[in-house]
Amino acid sequence: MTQSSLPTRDALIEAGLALLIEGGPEGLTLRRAAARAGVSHAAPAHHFKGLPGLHTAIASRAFALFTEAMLRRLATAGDSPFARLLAICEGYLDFARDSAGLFHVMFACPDLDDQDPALIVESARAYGVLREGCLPFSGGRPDPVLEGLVWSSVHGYALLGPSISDEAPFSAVLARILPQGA
Amino acid sequence: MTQSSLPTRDALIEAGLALLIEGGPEGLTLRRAAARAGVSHAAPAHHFKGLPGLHTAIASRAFALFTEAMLRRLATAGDSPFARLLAICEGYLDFARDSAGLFHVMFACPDLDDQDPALIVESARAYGVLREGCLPFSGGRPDPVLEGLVWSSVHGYALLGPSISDEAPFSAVLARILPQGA
DNA sequence: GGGACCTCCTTGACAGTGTAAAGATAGCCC
DNA sequence: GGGCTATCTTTACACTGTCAAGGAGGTCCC
Repeated sequence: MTQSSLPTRDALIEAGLALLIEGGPEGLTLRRAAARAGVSHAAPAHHFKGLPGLHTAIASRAFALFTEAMLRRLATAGDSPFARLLAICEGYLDFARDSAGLFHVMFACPDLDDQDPALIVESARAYGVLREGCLPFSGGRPDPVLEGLVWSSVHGYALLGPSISDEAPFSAVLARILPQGA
Repeated sequence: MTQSSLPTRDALIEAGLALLIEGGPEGLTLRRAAARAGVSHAAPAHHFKGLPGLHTAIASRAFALFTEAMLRRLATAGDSPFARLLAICEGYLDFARDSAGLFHVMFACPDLDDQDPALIVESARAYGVLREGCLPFSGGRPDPVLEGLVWSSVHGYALLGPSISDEAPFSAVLARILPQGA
């Protein structure tokens, strides 16, 4: 089935997202994405700089979905700063678990163009959600070390989680960093 | 240049390691490893279950090198528990930075066989170094949550480090988790 | 001794991949 | 209409992982 009638460029990105969601990191191929978008296998070359370019464009869209996942959890969170930051992190972990293919392209793809403006914007937006969640713990002023700690922890946990989540649920890990009462 | 005269299986692993070190995650190929080991392109099939099998065997060896990197730092560390754990983490970060290709296969390769006995042993050994470094902070008794936190943090930091290390060096991050005086 | 068997490896073939070059088609501007 | 560009197709190529068939060399068993 071909994509409805998006401009080809968007259709290719959408097809790539679908392939990653359905088939994991290995599911995405230039030619498969092209076929799914209903164009020839060489069409992507005109819209992206090769496979790395497609990866980058997909990562950019994926970061937007990633941000959504965090905000979705945040919307139903309690009022305390701890509950809010925990919700953000759980959105983070939701995404890493449920969209492993996208997560892989975003963070483990060796050929991303990290100079790409759209990618920079979208990843900064995602980071911004986490930053805001951290603010209440440093009196409203940004605290890079705290942000780095939380960001590193949740990111590392997303990758290691499956093997340690029984003995160390993330809420317990986060509680070790931050005061829960606040 | 072909490998000296190791058994073919080891020669293939060694060749794979070299390719990853020289060419990063993309540098390793079944056929290239075979050529470098001085055997035909199909020889690996007899020693490993396809490319995933070679990946797994390489990851196993890489975990051993990884453990070494941590122990090397630990050997020249100070006596305090904090200095020792920090040294271990810096060995961790050394390896992630200097052997990005190996690190990628170990942690970001989607096709590893995580049931492989050798891989299980070697990765557990690496985890053990970190565990031991954490022990003094929980009165000599294992504390899974603390271990999970430290492990997650350093692992996440290894991936994000390049973009945050200016404002948040890892020593500062670790200091936020653990008492420095001890 | 001879035959069966096994391990290790090679050769050859195949479908699938990313990429590049060349050309077709259409729209637009002057 | 003439030139021009953007978009896409076709064709081709080198490279990848995997599979099937087979061969050399040793071992074991009778």
